[in-house]
Amino acid sequence: MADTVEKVPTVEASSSSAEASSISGEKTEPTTVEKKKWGDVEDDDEEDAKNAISELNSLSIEEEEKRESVLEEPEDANIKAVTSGDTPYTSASRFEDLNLSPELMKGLYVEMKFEKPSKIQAISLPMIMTPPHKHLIAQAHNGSGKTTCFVLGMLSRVDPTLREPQALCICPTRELANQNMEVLQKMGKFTGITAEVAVPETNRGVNIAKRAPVSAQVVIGTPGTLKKWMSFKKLGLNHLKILVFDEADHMLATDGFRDDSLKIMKDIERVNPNFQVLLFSATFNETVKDFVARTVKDPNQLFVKREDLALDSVKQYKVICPREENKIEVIKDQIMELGDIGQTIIFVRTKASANKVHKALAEMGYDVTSVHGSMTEVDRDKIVKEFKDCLTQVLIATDVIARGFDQQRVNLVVNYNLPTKYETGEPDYEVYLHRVGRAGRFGRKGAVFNLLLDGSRDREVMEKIEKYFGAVVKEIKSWNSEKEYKGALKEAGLLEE
DNA sequence: AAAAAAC
Repeated sequence: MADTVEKVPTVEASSSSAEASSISGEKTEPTTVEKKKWGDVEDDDEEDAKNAISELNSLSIEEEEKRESVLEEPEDANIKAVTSGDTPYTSASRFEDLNLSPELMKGLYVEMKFEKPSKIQAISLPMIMTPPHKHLIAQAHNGSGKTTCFVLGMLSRVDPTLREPQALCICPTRELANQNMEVLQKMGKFTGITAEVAVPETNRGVNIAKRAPVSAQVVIGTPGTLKKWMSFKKLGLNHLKILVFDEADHMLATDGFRDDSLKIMKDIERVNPNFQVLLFSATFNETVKDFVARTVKDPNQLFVKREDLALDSVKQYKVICPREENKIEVIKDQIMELGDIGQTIIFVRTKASANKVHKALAEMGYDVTSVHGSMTEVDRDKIVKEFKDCLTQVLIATDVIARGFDQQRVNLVVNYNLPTKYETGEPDYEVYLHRVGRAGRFGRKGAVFNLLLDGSRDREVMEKIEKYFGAVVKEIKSWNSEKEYKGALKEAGLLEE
């Protein structure tokens, strides 16, 4: 449990209201109640939240103007910031504002080809990098550049002359660990900083007990392997300064990786009480949010209102299919025959469905691939790489890649099954949002087709999702009308008029 | 049940 981590109940600690200040400049009322509810939609003052971003102390009028000229910014990036303690933070409108090493700057401009920080980057990076390096809970839209925040955060805090692990990043899947490592390698190309991935099977055949201790300065991995390395004393914790949880809500959810995550945090804290924790995700439901806020002491917090979370650039549709078999027909006749509208991910609920849909489409002669957790690591890596290299156009997947998977050419997401909670059959709102977020990376256009089965709970589930996010999900009235699908894709901006 | 991973 959170016993050692949680030395001081965070809610109280961070809200000793004399200290608590908001960089959004809004009224800092007695915060005990308010802070506990950060992001709690019902209680938010609409106007405050709307204006929060423009009131950020350094996001003044000139920043407003810039925002308009930058297409990749989600228009409604209403990120609300609450700082703890009295450290003033100035939002970084340029990477130059961050005192980065020349090597790191070169990585950003030359390798990453970035021009300026995105909204979440502008706000979070100063919080991450400024002493006393407070913990950070950061929520931001899918595809808005969270990875850059924590990768840059890790790189900027590593001492390149010290050959010891100094930064650790924990991810829910091997795919995400690999992806984050690629970003880190690219961004850190000129820094000489070393990094290693900790996922199963990478060191096959090597006896863990016999391998040398990790000397890499940044380690990115999945919980099991990290725990294993730690228990074999192969991952030194003495010099760890920063611990990052990617998809943090999932990493700290009871039905996620909570126990593993807490154990790792505890182990690090034992040898190094002053390490910094960064928690990043696009979603934090109320339950997780409460827990997370109690888990790290005195954090800075960034959050987005639920209604502002759906991506405006991605249009959502639903189709009622009379029979299960019709779903395959829809994919075949309406999607596979479209020609070049970019890449597509088809999400299914189970591994068995993934295999079934894959087989059905393959038998009709379509070139599709699929990925799920029962495949060998080698196959998983291969399928994902092919898709990322654009060698394949249509990928059928379980929720293994629902979160974080970043492939900018994905324009179309198909929910073959809606995401629901196993125990209750209730919608899994977070997973829905993450799936949708696989399209529309960095403000690109995209479309989602939700395939509902007539006579099932799907309609109800869909309605609840729409209501939860305040999202518009238009219905394709006749499931087999080519005209309607084309109309939808034109509306979404994926097809020419 | 998806997923990670380990004994």
